[in-house]
Amino acid sequence: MNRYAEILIDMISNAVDRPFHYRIFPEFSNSIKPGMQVTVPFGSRSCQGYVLRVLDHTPVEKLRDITAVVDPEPLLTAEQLALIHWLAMRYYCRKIDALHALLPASFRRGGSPFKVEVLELVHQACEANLNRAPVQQKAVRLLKEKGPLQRRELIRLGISAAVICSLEKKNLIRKNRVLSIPQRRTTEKKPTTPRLLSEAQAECFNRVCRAIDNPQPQRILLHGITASGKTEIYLQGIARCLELGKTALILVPEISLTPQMIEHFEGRFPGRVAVLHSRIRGAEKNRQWQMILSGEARVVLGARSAIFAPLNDIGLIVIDEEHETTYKQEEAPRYHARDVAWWRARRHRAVLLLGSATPSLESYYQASIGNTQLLSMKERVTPTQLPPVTVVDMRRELKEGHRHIFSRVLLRELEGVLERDEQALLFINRRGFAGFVLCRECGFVVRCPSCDVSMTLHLDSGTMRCHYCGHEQEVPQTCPQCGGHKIRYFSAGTQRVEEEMKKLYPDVSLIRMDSDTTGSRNAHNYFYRHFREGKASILIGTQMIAKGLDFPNVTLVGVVAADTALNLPDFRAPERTFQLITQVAGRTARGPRGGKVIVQTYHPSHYSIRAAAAHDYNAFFEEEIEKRRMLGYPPFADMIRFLFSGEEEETVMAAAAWFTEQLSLLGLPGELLGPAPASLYRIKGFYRIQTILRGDNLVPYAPRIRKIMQEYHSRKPVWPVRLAVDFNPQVVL
DNA sequence: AGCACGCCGACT
DNA sequence: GTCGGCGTGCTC
Repeated sequence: MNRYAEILIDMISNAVDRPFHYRIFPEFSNSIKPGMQVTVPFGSRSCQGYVLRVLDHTPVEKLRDITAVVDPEPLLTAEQLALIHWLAMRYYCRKIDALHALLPASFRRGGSPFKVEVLELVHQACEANLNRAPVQQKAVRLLKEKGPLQRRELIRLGISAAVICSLEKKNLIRKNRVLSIPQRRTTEKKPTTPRLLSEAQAECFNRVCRAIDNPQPQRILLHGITASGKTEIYLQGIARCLELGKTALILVPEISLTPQMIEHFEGRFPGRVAVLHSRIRGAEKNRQWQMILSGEARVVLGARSAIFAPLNDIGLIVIDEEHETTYKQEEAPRYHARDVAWWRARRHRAVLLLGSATPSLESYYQASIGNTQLLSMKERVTPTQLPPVTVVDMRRELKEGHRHIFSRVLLRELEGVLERDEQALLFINRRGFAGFVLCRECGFVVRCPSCDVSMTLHLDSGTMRCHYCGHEQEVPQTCPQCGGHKIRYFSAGTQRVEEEMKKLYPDVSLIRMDSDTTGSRNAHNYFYRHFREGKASILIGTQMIAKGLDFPNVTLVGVVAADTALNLPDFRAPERTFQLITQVAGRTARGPRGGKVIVQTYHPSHYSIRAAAAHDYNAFFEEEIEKRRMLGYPPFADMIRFLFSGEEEETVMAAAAWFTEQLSLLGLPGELLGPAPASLYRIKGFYRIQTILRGDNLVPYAPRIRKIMQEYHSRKPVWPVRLAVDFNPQVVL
């Protein structure tokens, strides 16, 4: 009986994002298995493909044969195949994009890079038949004695390539791919000893252990303030997994994956840790994969994409700083590592441990309704206090005649720091370019009446628009709240702060760190060291200085304009603001001299700022979750963003309108917002228009939505307009 | 994505 | 007469 294979073609194109069917040669019929990489004829040429399923019947008439099997071992495991399917469905991406995300390129080119091609004897081969070819005879004898050999080994033994060739032609020897035995690096390093746990740590650790011992999928949220010793709990949890013969996967944000951090994990589990992140490529990446596949590495430490590490029998998955946006991939497949982690945890009956000082609303909400176990640590391990936070009301500064971007309190504190020869960090949120309009007298910002995101100023029309629903209105001449006339765009960047600082203190050495000044990683490291060694007194920077850096001599942190984060036209703006202030506050008071935090804002009474200043996560959560519930934002609904972009404004709009119309005909449970101009309306000459679908449970509608996408792509020649679909986007700009 | 097929302008 | 421009459409 003939058998057939459903093949995923390795070609990035919407047109081939569907299975193709091939006939399996009867000789192969039992050896072809799902997950194998094969060569198939496709149109006029041949290309690589992956076996998704093996079928007994063919659904199509027109069939061709599989040309060759790249490797007799399946390249993809059953778990990986299932994950590819899940990723494509959930995140509305092509299956091939999902596959590319979970396999390094080197594995796709000619199978596993750990396999070598050897020449082996065909069973019947016998040197006796080669009386008139002594060298061929010798080759056969060598292979008989030594087993399969690589081509170059045979050549070294005095067998020329021509001889090998004729043996191949006579079908006496054949090529085969076998696993080359990796030489294990003998690491006789002694593991570092686990630290003694504090009472709070021990209690959390016991709960984590209990979960690991119970082979059920479980989620735990470890809510621990900065420097409360979460890492030690991860390390001891991993040790527990290893004792049980299981493996562990640890995800950290790319930025915290420093050599020190890697050493910390390798030190505790010498020779057992594989490290994966975007900067590890080529041969090094292959080595790390080899360690995982061979079972030598039972612990994987890495950034977002390490969630796909091919570990077996996972007992624990840790996501450190789980609220970080870097866990969301911004190109296809637009997955969130936290969701993939939960998918894998369910499959492996493993524990998913999420750690953060400022948990995402989604995760904390899951804990609040009992779907996730909540563990809290409210004390720092070292006897240092969280720094006091002073909120400065910039409206009052203005009223009292002080117009400078630095408030009087901040200036006074800065002087103190300089006198005492200490260090200060000045933080500026760079993503403040979305052009919101603010009243400098009362802090009022125009927001959309139905979406509650700040309205974005459009210079072309001179009006303000909501980029979620498209609501448009005039820029008010006077402030609708206080009647004041000082209503204007708000902007402040790192350069501006640097200039002002230089004017005030021309002799003080300062460093500016943002994506402009730290083009290379070396520059980043250089500035970091420079500042740490005390060669500059003030460090001015963006996001990148908010995270993880440890400067013991920093006794002052200034948030120059908290409002840039707060007024981003994104429903997560308050959450980001709370996280940001908490994170930057964590950069000080790490030494014996303590530290202070100063937050400048036009919204001193905003709940996210007040709660951050009081180090009160719960107060923030209660307020924010209520707002999300009222407005129907995540975690109470899913959102799907359909972003259309192209060079011609009208065609982009026409495409978006057509698509939105099709969606509206589905009778979806939820609302369709838009089409509306994205808040970043033009990027590199491309107009961007989006439609947002927001609804309670959209997952069952995925097949119908995908169908519309397919139809869209088949009509695409009419509109040269790109469509990017993002399920639960983290930032909507 | 590639690549063939196809139908109109300037060349040995 | 044909060589080649790149619009359109298909690949089990």
